[in-house]
Order: sequence, then structure tokens, then C-alpha cells
Amino acid sequence: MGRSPCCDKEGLKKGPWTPEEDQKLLAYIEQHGHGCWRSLPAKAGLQRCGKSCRLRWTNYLRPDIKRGKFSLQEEQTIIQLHALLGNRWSAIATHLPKRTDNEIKNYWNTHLKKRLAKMGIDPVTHKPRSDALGTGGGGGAAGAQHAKAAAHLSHTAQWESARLEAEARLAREARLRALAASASAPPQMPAAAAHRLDSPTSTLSFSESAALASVLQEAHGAAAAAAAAARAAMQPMQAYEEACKEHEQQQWGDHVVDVADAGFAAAGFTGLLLDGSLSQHDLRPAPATTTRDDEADAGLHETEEEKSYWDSIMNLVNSSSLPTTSVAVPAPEPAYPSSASLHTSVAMPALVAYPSSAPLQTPVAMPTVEAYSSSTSLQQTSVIAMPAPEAYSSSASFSTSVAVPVPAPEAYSPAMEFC
DNA sequence: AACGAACCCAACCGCGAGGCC
DNA sequence: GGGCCTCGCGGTTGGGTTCGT
Repeated sequence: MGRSPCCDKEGLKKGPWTPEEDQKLLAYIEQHGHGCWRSLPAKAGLQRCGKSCRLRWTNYLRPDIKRGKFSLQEEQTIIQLHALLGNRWSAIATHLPKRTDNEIKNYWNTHLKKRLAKMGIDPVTHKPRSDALGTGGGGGAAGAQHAKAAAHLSHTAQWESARLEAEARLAREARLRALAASASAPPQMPAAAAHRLDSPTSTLSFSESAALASVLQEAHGAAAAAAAAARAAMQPMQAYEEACKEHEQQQWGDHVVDVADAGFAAAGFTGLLLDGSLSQHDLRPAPATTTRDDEADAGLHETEEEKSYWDSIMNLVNSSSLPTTSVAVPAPEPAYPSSASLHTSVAMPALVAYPSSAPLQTPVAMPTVEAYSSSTSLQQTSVIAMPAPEAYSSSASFSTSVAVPVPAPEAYSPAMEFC
């Protein structure tokens, strides 16, 4: 594999971009698109390497980038997704509209990682540090409780990670179908809107998510019904999720974010680290736009909210008993071109955000799983039977039993049970 | 006011994946 | 099948800014 020379070519400029360079790059891309990045600088009249141009565009000049302070909602999502995905910044950025992976990475390294560390949570494993657990004279019992809670979280991470991969697969398939059908049918989502919401660097864009939702609606009637039943069974979460949707719509200003999009992070992950107290401060009004000055003002008002937020994380860490969720789901049939059958059995804890004291019997629509490439370290006691329609090339380290059957194509078993 | 420390973040570097020839 | 090339990703750096003394 030959490495292409990049900025070491003589005459190519490095370092901070000037406004003139930005203008040239913007003007060129707006007129021609970026095309081949390598040839772009010469065409645009820039003394930069293509790589530098690409970075400047994707991290700074792209019109659909939101800058400024991260909201608490975004912080929550980052922490949750980091617990699930590790340092897969691009994947995390997929679920944070208008945020770049670089920005998220920087924010994590400069803010969130330090805060978690201060709280005695290992920012790598998202588990309580042993030295932090031992304090307070809790003794072995407390340590065991923390370990149990951490194990539950890790287990949840395993399930969620698999779900993320599955959704990415569905999105890709939906996009392919949408492309194939575009000649005969108008898109359900206005192209302009989709364009605004898409992230060029995302593996799962907004339009893909919308397409996914559409496919789920059209082709997965049973699954959709199951999901609706799940939502009904998850009443305690609903108010919070609705609030999140509202919050999201306020945050993204003019961009009306589809529930299947903006609500995704909230619906999918908000339960992981949060408890009831957190849902309260997420109801706060958010400024439509954020400027440096706004940030300073916001900082003055967020002290209590942030305290509550981080307290909630500590609550998670300190929680000792988590209810178990039992999920039985009829799997959707026609959406998968692959003839592989679906039979997934996942033992998972209920999300800690569910205030219900009773175990949940929750049907949940869960798509199948494709090539699984998460780097998340999974160390939980569980049995996951996942379909392997494609090569299963996980780099994840499962310390416990994970069965991945490759069923016969005709043996379609639509029911997924979570026990 | 001056200085050093700490922080922040845009940009760079190097690697791997995948496509093309 | 193998080499070359482009692109994307994650880790790291270094210069600017802010904070503390």
C-alpha cells in the first residue's frame, strides 16, 4: 500500500486557513461539488493538499455544521454512545445532528472525559473506578453492587451496539431501495430538507434514518405495531422523550427534525444513564442559536442543571438493582433482501431510566444485525443469538457466551425474544 | 500589569479500508 | 492477485486564548 504524499509537497501551505482560502474553497464546492479532493486544490486555486481541503470543509466550512456549546442533551448522547461504541467518533457523530466527529472528539477529550474522571468514572470503560468505589466504608457489598450496576450497563451497551449496527444496515438497504424506486415514485422527504439534515461524514444520515423509518412503516407492519405497543408500555419514558423531541426541535432552529431522526438518540439512548431528575432539566428552553456570548450567559444558568445531570450519572453508577426487560418481537420479514432468518435472544437489563418498579414486559421492534464491527468491549453475562446474514467480523471482545447462528435461508423465525 | 499555567480546538499525521487498474 | 490511489477515521499536536497568581 503506497502512501500518497500529502502536505509534504513543496509549495503547499499548512496551518490555519485564511478567510480568503475559505472563500475559495466554499465557492468552488458550492459551484462544482468537491469531487476528487486531490485535484480540488489546483482547480480551486488553493495552495493546499486535498486532504487539508477535505478536513477544512468537513470540520468547519460545511453549511450544516452547528457550532457552539454542546447542550446537555448532546452531552448525554455523547456519553451514552461512547459507552456503547468507544472512540468511534464518526459513528457517534451520526447521532448528533450537525456536529462533526472532530468536534465531538475534542469535546470529549477536553470536557466530558475529565468530568467523568473527576467523578470517579473511568472514561474508557464507563465503569466506576475501584478506588472510587472503595471509599466511604461501603466495603465488599457496595463494591459488588457497583460491579453489578456496571455489568448491567455494559450488557445494555452490548445490546444497543448491536442494535446500532442493525439500524445502520437497514438504513443502507432503505437507501438502496429508495434509489431504485426514485424513478417511479417521488421521495417522501423533500430533497432539500434531507440535504440540509444530512451529514456528509455520517454513516447513517438523516435521510437514511427517514428512509429507515419509512421502510419500517411500510414493510414492517407487525414490527411497527410491536414498537407502538412498546411505546405504550413505556409510558414513563414517553413524557421525557416528547420533551426531548421538543427540545431537539428548538435546538435545531428552523430544521424540523423528524421524530425518527431527532428522537432517535433520545428514544434509543436516553434511558441508559438518566433518571427522572434529569428529564426535568431537559425541559428547559434552549436558545435557537448559540454564540460565544450566549454561552457565557448559559453557563451562569446551568450550574444547577449540570449538577443535577452529573448527579444522575452518579445515580446510575450507584444504582444496584436493575429490572429485567423481557421482549418478544415479531421480526419484520420483507425488508431484508438477505434470506437469513432472524432469531435473536438477548438477555438485557431494563434501562435505568424506567422509573417503574415492576419489571417491564416490553415488546420492542428490533432489526436484524449485520456485520458487527464494534470496538466496544463487551464483558457481560449474556447469550446473544444473532443472525449472520453477512460476515460477522466483530472486533469486540466477548468474554462470555455469544452464539451467532447462521440459519438456513428458508428457516425464517420472525420472533425475537428477550428474556 | 505581567507572567506562567491550563485550557481549547483547528489542523495535521499516520493508518487502514476499499476501489480501480 | 497485487500495486496504486483516494478517502475516512482516530490520535496527536501546537498555537491561540483564557485563567490564576
